[in-house]
Amino acid sequence: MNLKELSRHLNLSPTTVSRALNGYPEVSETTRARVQAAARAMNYRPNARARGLATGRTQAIAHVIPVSRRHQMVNPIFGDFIAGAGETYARAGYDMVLSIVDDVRQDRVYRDIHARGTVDGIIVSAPAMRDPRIALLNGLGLPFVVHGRATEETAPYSWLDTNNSRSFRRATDFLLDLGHRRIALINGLEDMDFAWRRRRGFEAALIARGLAPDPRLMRAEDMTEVYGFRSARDMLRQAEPPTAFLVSSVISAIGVRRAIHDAGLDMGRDVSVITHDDDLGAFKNDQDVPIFTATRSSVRSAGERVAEMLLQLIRDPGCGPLTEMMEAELIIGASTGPAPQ
Amino acid sequence: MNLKELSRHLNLSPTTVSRALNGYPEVSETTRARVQAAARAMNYRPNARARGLATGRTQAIAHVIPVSRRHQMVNPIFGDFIAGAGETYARAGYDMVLSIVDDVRQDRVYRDIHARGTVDGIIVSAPAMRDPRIALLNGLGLPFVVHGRATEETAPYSWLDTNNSRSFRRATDFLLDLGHRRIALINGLEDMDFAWRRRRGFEAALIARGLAPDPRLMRAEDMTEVYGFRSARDMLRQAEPPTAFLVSSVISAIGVRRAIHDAGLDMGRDVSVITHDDDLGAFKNDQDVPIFTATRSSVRSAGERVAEMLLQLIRDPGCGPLTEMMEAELIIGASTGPAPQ
DNA sequence: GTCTGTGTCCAAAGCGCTTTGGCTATTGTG
DNA sequence: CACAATAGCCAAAGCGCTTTGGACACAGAC
Repeated sequence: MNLKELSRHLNLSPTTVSRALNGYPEVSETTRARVQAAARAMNYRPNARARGLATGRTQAIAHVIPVSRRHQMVNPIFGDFIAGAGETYARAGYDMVLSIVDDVRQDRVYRDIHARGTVDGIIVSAPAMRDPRIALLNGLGLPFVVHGRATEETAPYSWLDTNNSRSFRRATDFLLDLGHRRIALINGLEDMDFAWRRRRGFEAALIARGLAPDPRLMRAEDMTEVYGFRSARDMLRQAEPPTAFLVSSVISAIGVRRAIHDAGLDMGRDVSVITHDDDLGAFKNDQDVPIFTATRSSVRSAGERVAEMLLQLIRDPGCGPLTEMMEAELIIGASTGPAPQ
Repeated sequence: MNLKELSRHLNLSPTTVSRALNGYPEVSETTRARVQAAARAMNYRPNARARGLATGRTQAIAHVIPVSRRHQMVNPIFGDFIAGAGETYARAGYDMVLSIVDDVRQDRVYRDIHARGTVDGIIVSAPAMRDPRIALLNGLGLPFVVHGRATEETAPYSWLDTNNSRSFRRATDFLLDLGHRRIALINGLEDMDFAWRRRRGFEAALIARGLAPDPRLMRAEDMTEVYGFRSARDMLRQAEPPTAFLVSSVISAIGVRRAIHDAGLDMGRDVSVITHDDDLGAFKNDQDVPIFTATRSSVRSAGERVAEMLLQLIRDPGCGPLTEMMEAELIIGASTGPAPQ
């Protein structure tokens, strides 16, 4: 069922039918009602490609999601992030097109997306500290919003980020207040901007108390469970083991907890753990007393917000770079306690 | 840069340029080379919408991924599944368009996708036992492949599935051989076909040894960590607690492990655990001695295969319903041992 | 009675591509 | 040498929609 058939069936011109359905005023309310009824009855839906060609808009958003070259892995937080964004798109009548891509060919993918004109805007995920994508997209003139920031990028761009340095500084302060002095950082890959900021917050808190960050207590890798496990296991075997861990993801924190148990220790008493908690649907940390003390910031609602920002940017391209900072909550759970003597 | 501009720049007609780029024989090899060089130099890429309109093909595949109404959660295995499929699409020059959708409006989404003509084919995820989507899609005549099966659907359709009943039967037999008699099943939602098959395999193994499945030892919910935790915690408090758990997902198995530890018990000695392992990138269970004894089947390669099947179906619509069964491996890890006396 | 407005509708162009159906040289064949 | 075949190119139609620029009828105003 296409427009021509529908209009023939109604004894109207395609023009009138199109205007009736798209809410233009040049059509009487009685015929509009007639057209709408027929469209519904015949299950008519305008062809997306044709409409896109005619209007220049595609009603679609691209998400380019990088896959770790080391682990061939898509970060599990993307599921929740995508869910939040996808829901927003669905409400607004937009499609979401996904490109899974290893970092190597990134810029080609962005150029392609632009040249082929498949979408009206792009969400950029997991920015690095110096991220060439931002300059590239600014140059292409395609609306985009970055989830996170790229510290070394000076040109203006739209972003939404959580205050990673502040939350990790607070978490570190919390551990310091409990008397911990040997605190380990199990971080994400530090070419990622968020991971770098977290380290900065961590180090700043230590330095403010006259403590020197100890490289033997800092790791930065893809945030898998085994990564958390191995890092904690190895550190707990050191001559001067840490009494607390600050972890960048619940998933790695689970590995840390396993290492603590395997070492015959008790999490929350012998060893404290604070993790960042993206509030993933599959890993809710929100029981009466949460398992983990955590800096919590829902990545799902980040997805929603970032999508809303992009849609706004598309509707009104002049509305300038939009920026938004989310603060993480510090949630006290069962995984922290005073430093053992 | 569009075709007209490019052809003007080359002093050729759009026709010739199009044919040159698309490999038609009616153009001399020298001009073809000239055209290709210019296209590359000017970074020309045919507009996807226009090409789609002209050819009737969109070079895009839809994935409709359901979100749990209970937990507002996207199953974390989708990340890996999507990664596998996405990689295959990328290689074949296809886009992937994602719809996140709660089960209620499912059929409307499929109808929309078809009517708006945004894609050449659809992947159906997480089929229920009686799943109306299959009849619907068969009716619409849009190529599709189901990841999983719908037991009660009799019409032919293309699917790829893992042998869930067999693998859970084997896992149960393995526990029975170790002397376990009170085995708990921590399953996924049993309106999902795969969960139902797993239960069948589990029960068949018990019955074959003259044991009756005990409803107090069987749960079926969204496979979160806390679900695994709570189920195991409650069961271990029962008068006759289970000595072994069979779990449908590594994520819930992590919760089960936590409950075992919290109860002061030792996993692998006091209580055994076998989990299904989708081989998720973030939860690799493949160390020297895997943490969990598991039925392993990579959901990432399932994504790859299912995408390949759909592309084949699109290339050659006559190639009939394609079906493929993957067998899960039974991996022996540290989480199982003989039943305590 | 003419003129201007206004409310309703429509014909046709155009979005950027592919594809059908020529057209013109050039080559091969008897 | 005439004719057919072929190689190489192009004009134009068409995919399904939106949108520009009227057309027409009827109303009210002078």
